[in-house]
Amino acid sequence: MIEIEKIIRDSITSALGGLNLPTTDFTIEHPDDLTRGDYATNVALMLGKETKKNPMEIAEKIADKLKVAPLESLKVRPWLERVEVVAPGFLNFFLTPEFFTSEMSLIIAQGDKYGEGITERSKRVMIEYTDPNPFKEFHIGHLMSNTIGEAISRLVASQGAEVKRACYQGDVGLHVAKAIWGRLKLKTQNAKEIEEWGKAYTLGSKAYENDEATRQEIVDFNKKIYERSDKSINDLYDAGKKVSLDYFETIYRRLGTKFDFYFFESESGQFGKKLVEENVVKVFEKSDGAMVFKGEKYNLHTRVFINADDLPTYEAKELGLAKIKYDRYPYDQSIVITGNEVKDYFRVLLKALELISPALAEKTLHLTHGMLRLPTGKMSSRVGNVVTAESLLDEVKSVVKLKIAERDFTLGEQEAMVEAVAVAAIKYSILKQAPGRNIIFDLGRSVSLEGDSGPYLQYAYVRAQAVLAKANAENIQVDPEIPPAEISDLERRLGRFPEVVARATRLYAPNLLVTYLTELAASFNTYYATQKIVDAGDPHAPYRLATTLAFSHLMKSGLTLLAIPTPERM
RNA sequence: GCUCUCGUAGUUCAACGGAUAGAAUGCCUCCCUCCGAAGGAGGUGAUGCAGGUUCAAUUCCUGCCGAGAGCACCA
Repeated sequence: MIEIEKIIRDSITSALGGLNLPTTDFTIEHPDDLTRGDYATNVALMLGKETKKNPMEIAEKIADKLKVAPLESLKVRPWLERVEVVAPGFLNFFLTPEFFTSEMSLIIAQGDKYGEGITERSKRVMIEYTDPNPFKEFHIGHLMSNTIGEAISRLVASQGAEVKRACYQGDVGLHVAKAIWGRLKLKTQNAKEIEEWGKAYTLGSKAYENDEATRQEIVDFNKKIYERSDKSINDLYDAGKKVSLDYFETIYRRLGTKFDFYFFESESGQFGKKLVEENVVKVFEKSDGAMVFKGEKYNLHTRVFINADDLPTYEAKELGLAKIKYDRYPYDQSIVITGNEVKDYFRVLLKALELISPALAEKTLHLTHGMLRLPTGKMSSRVGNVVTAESLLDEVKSVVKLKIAERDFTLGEQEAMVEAVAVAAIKYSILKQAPGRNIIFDLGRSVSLEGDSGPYLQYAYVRAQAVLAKANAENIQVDPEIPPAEISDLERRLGRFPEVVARATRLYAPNLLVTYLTELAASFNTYYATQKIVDAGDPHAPYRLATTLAFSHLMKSGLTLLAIPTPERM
């Protein structure tokens, strides 16, 4: 379908020449409202502005010109049904049933390859996201980062890039000392190890804030952790880190992420500190005993890179990380996905990096997503009011189970399906929003199983599978060759998939794909409700089955790009 | 105080400067003898305020009001 756009554009350009009109910038787009055709262009409106003539008249002239030579010579005519001129001067293009037949054959032939692009071909891209800290909970904020990061990774890969996934984790620092201190004080109960560490962190944090003597004790712990000078602390540290990391892996498996690289602050800190020290005078300067970068001259603010205790801050660590990443995997582009709370700080950091290593800074792109907020305000593991990813998943799963209590599933089938539906519901609620915006997270309200939702998409897919299975049982063939006179919204939408995927990738906006898939599913549900698809006596049945098969391919591809599972039954 | 986001139906979200501002949910009607009702059809209802640029503004610019985030040794 992308070629059609190019042909239309070329035809219009050549028509303009024939009409002695100036060339101009104009857009060709798919109207959201399908009654406005398959393509629409504002070329006449743009020209009306330039030539000070009536856009309607210009549109008529272009339409007349297009009806004769140019499109004919480009062999588009069999695919172009008609061109309409509509006030205030739009040109709307409608494609023929033959076009949809050919597009559907292509979808069926290409299967899950349909929609792959070449805009990122042979680019090496490292994408960092999720970034949970060992010794702390994996909460719904991490879930958000992971969901968005995984979808973007898959989108970028779909356009031909080689994508490496990276996860950066804070395995040293005060939060670790607090957790270890808390763990020593905590009376162990029968809870799972990972939950014990969560409690330990909250205990340590509170004690740190409320008690001066304890604070000193925890600071000492922190020093010992850095130096690895205390055997019992080391043992606890090593055990706790392993518990955390193993636990995170179980979540990544459920969410469909497989990281290629893991980076830790314990390594980036050392490296970053060295980098800062090498660039004193040129980039950094001493101020109040700390090593800072004065951002003011670049319209930014000043940030501390090495503190007065001679320890690297997050800024220095991140600087080191950029270098470490490139050493491990020489990328063309490095994308870092984080919450938007660190946006300003990242601008400072990138400026500092630019002064040290312009090449690396140029390859680095910082994308931010909004924050997941509770109705009660900010979530904080310090206070202990965090919602963990696992508890959310469990909660949603229990709602799903209630819904299907009546259905006939074996226990194993049911567990896998319930998990898939729960993951879909949660991911959809995150991905449907434009990136960068906050989500007020209200359990039970934001995660929906009906209407605009993950399960809605899965359900449409499952229905399509049931139809195809039935046709198979009745021995009816799939064949797009005999289309009916009227083309439905479903077919009109199918061919837009590659363009939507390309645009969602270019703008790093998975929500565009979510919106498209939702509309596609709605079109299929209407299609399904208004006619019988499998009908042995009907000559159009093979065509309708082809439409159904094409739909099912696209829904599966689309959901897979979003890292949302597609159960065959539900 | 300064900087950056963001104000759209009761609620949660869309809208690449364009056409009648789309969905979902809620509430009100209908639709299972028919491939799965987690569904379909219809109704209800919105661009914070005031200016400006444009043939055309939710979108761009200015001011005001309101919400959130960041602003030196946490990450």
